[in-house]
Amino acid sequence: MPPSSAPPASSAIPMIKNKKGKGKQVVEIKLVPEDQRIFQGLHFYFFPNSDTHPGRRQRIIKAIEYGASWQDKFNDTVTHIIVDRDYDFEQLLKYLKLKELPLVDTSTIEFRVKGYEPPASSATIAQPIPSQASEVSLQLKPVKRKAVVLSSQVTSEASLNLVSSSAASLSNSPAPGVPDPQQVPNKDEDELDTAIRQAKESHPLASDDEDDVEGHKRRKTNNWQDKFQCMHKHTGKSGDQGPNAHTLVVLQELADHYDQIRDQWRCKSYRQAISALRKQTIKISTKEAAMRVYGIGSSIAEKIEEIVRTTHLRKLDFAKLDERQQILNRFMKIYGVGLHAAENFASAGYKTIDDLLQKAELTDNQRIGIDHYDDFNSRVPRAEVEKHAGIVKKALKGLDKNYIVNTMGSYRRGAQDSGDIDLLITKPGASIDEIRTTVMDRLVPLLTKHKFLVAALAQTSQADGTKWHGASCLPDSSTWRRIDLLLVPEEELGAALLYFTGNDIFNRSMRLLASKKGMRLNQRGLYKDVLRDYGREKLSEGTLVEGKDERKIFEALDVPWRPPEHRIC
DNA sequence: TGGCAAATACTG
DNA sequence: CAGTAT
DNA sequence: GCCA
Repeated sequence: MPPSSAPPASSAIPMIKNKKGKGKQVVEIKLVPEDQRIFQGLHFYFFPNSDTHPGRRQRIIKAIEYGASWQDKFNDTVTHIIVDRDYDFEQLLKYLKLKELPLVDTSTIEFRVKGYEPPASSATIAQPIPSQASEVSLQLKPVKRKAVVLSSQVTSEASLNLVSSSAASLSNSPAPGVPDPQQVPNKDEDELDTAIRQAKESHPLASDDEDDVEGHKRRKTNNWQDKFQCMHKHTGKSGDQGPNAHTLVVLQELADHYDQIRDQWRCKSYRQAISALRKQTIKISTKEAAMRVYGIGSSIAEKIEEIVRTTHLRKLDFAKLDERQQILNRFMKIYGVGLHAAENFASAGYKTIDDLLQKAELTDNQRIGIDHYDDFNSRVPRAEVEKHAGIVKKALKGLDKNYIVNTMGSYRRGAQDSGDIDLLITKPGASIDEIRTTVMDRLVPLLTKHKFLVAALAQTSQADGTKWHGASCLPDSSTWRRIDLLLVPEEELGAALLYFTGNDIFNRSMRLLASKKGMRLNQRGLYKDVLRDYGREKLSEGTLVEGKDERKIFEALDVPWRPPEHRIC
């Protein structure tokens, strides 16, 4: 059992020092609110245990902010050791002059320190240690951290996870009697108290080696907004035949790859780079030329050069051959199966959809997703979207002719086919409650009775629900289509139109722009005077600027109006 | 080095 | 609450 | 992965 709570009086938190001698004497540590201190009662020892390295320093500060104590010596109160990625287990033992660590929790291999092998006796299935740093970050999100010895491999993600992960499990305390790390200053309680007090008073964590910038940060950029995708006209053309057509195809494959392995940021970067490259009017053949394009950095620029020279990209071939990845992709295309479930299935040894059907435990929705795997993963021709929408529209008008149905998503952007059918339902002057009641209690049952709606995947059960997800099937067809009914009061129609029209990049761009202007955009409206909590980004609602009129939202954001067909980024 | 959109709402 | 979907 |  854990040694619990208070560290002995002798162990203190080492002083967090400023890197630069000048300026503020004390680093700014802001303890998070008590109920969020997920590391409360835990005692961390870092290896190396100094804050001279900026990355480690950051982690130390975060740890303290979230309630941990930073032990300046390795002692028997230490519950967790966080080892830099440049060191391995052997080096740690050697430094501590120990033969072994009485580790308890070895279950989480993602954070296992290089060179550490669990005791042979343990019946753990041998899994490869994911030591290639670049890929590791992908696997971090879903795991709960438990490991006693953590490898601080991935700095940025790690610090993020500090925030979101639940409290780490405690462990038995290692043996006492340990050498004294010489580089660590030995402070004691007075300073601990001081640090805590100062921490409570101080501002959000900031890079203290940076001067206050607020003033001159606003440079000449009178057109900083140009960097936002939503400011740019885009006519879905010029790409297929443009000068960089082939390069774009290959890059798109890479983007898809990152999408599939759920690396959202790389995926985003690739999509942005693709978008930027598509706008080029000349062929980009060299790294240098590519680098000059906003949105393309050195990494993608190199790949562009490789693609042009060899008409190929080796990385892509490699990615395509990864069997486990293939399996995960296959599973994640099932409605109701995300990364987590897919990994569980794969770990259980299932390889095919058939395996799942026969052996796996499935939720109701997942079963539907499998039964209609091909249906749900095929595109819906534009004409068919119209038929589905027409049926809903007709039925709804039959109930109340004042209802309005808008077909959203890629259909509204003019696409020739869509992934699913999004129908936005509203009625001028009606409350959301009235709309919900009509749709849920009358429309859905009616269409279900008529065998048009054939499955309910997610239906509002709460009093404030605003959507219905399911499947529909045309009378003369056997193909099920994913269909979503979105209920929106008239006051929010504009924001909803904007939101459900997309595309996603365009939306993100608009929202990012709004937030940079001190506003906030969501599916209900545009708000101003948004109060953002210090450092972290909690916010107060703000006041509504516009929600009803789509065009007015563009105006309020000072974005030139763009019809749906031009919102493809 | 940190941010990258943002929220709702379902299932289990 | 975590996971998933949108 | 890109950018500030």
